[in-house]
Amino acid sequence: MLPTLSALAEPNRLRIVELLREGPRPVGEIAARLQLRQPQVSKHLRVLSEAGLVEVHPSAQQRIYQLRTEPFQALDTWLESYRRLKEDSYDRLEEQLQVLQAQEKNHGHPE
Amino acid sequence: MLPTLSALAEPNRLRIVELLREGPRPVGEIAARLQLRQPQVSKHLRVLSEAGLVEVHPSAQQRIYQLRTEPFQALDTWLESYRRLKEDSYDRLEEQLQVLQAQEKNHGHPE
DNA sequence: AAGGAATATTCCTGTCAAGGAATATTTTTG
DNA sequence: CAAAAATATTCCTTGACAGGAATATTCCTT
Repeated sequence: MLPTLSALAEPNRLRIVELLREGPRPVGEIAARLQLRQPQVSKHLRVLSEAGLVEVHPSAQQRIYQLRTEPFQALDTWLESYRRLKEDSYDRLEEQLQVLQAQEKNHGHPE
Repeated sequence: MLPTLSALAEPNRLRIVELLREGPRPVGEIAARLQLRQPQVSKHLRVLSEAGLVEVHPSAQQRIYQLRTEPFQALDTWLESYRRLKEDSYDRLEEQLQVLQAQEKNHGHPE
């Protein structure tokens, strides 16, 4: 999960990903659309590629970059664990407070 | 989206979030469980708090940190746009190649 | 083979953020 | 009120990383 999050946690990289949501694009077009210099776009695409977020399809001299789906599915799966939070978060807070009170009286008295 | 991603894109912060998934926890316990020094934990919690990922509930001298649900829901919503990718990504690649071929012959001949 | 188009790589520099250590702050308890 | 517990803040140093500029690489065309 960390590699995915790290790759996305950079402003221009996130912009690139959101642009690629529209469909595959060659480097030059990404640079033009986002007002970025070509070398920086290549560098960002390298990072995204190493994180598995995009894949390349060479076509003549251009390289067409495309989003991969797996990392996003993985993110989605990861989020599962957090969907439950909504319901019982306040219950847990009180429950936790009880536990803490209990432990307080148990200092140095294991079991 | 960026603030959330940035906050999560740090190893120890991600660990803290995953720990808090179990329920609200005071700073000291987080530090103990994750083998981190208390000041660093406080700093990370500050970042998480400013990103809206956690909220604090003071209880005596301790401060109990709890995950907030909204950022995760927002992430979920954001992911929506990427769920569609699966289906037609290869269609789009070919479609895109056509477009590119077309544009190539149109250099300097708008519409 | 030469030139050009599209992209990648390298080197350099500046910035930012995380960790360490020490200290400040807040709240409880005796 | 003093001391202790729990947490927050400050200052410092160091490493990573993004952008700029220049250059290398790859592939097509003629």
